[in-house]
Amino acid sequence: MSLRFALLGLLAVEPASGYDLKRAISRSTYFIWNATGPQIYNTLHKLREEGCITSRSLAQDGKPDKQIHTITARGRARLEEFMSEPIRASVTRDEVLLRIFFGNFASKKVIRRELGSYLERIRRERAYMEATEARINAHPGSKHEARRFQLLSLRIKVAQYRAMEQELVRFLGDGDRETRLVKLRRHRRGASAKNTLRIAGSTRLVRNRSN
Amino acid sequence: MSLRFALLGLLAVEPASGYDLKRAISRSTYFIWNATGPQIYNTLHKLREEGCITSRSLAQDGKPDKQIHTITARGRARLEEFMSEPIRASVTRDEVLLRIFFGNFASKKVIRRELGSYLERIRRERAYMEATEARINAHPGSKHEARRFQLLSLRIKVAQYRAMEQELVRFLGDGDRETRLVKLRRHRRGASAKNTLRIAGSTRLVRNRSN
DNA sequence: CGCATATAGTAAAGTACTTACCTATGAAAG
DNA sequence: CTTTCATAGGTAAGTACTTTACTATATGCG
Repeated sequence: MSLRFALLGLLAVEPASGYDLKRAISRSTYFIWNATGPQIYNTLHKLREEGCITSRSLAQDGKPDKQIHTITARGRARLEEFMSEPIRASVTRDEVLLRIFFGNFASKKVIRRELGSYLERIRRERAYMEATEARINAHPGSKHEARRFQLLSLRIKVAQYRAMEQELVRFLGDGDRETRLVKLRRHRRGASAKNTLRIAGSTRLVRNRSN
Repeated sequence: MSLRFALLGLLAVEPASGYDLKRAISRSTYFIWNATGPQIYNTLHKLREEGCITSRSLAQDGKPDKQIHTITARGRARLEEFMSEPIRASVTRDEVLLRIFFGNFASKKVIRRELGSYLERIRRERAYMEATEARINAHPGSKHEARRFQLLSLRIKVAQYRAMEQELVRFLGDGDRETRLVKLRRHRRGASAKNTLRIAGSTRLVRNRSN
């Protein structure tokens, strides 16, 4: 549903082709909303049918023709309408957390390897995003409202990555060369009990919630 | 795709009906992977066709019959196979961040109101999750591997919420009674420049990335 | 008594997303 | 000098997921 609005938001800045939008997304909103080519083209077709954008063909030499899409007044209205709606409970669908949640179904070796390489990946990603943030901040003239919000979303994502990294490092017991943290060895009190996770049982991991 | 594995993961603990699974998900994995009724039933049908689960009817008195689904050896193999695959670049699809990214298309009042109420929501959610975590930790006998991983995913989500809260509080200028943080007022050097965000232009927010 | 809620689902329709493929150009690699 | 890669611009088909609505029975609430 929201890809519509990501596209409208980008088109509200300037007209673009489907391909331009694809690149724009992989450059600017990739950490928020990713979309593949077909999805973008499909959504553009729908937006056109709904009268939110208009399209005109532009012949190019050496390249295929492209369709330039321009946002209409109706499209702008839809965008503002979307932005004024209350924020829905975000659809939680996190494959990484799912893998962790069911981590006991993989061998210890495999899960350490997978979480380790995931940690490396988000560390690189975060470093890159932080460099971007620094670059934008060092760059004066960023007083545009648009940029302020873009920076905020970037900062939030960075903070979330950092939080995840900390938890992963703690879990993996700092088997890494970069952080050199003090290894926490907690004395485990070796108690035993019979309360395990029961799917529909009494020891709930979290509360019962309607819907 | 991963709902299959969430269901298999839950069924690997104990057999359950579709309804049980729905409740289990809204109790235990709701912060990771949510699913609606029809989706669960559909996926169960597919899993049965694939031979990953078997189902038998169980008559109950006072209630409708239910179908108890049990994971098969094949299902367990599929689950372990899934768990051994490399973690894919997680599909980023965050409506909240999208709303923030395009925040300039809403009025200041609206965005402050929406972010404020979102902040309240995740604060409550986090408090609840932390209470759950404390309850589980206070509860010895949690030496089960399964529970360790469940706790880890819970902790990661909590840490991510906390990170987001901090950024939101900072952005909203601490108009809240709970945290009483020192208001950071940064002296802005009032420079001007003409480099704005151009969608396909040279001042990229982030790098160009394949795919 | 009537209504809400919990139980245990099915049906149908639509939206969102993925995988695989196609055409064509131009530049670099061998 | 031709195969391969990267860029440009897209389509077709299929899978995954959501929404809405519907069918039943039983239990508790006021």
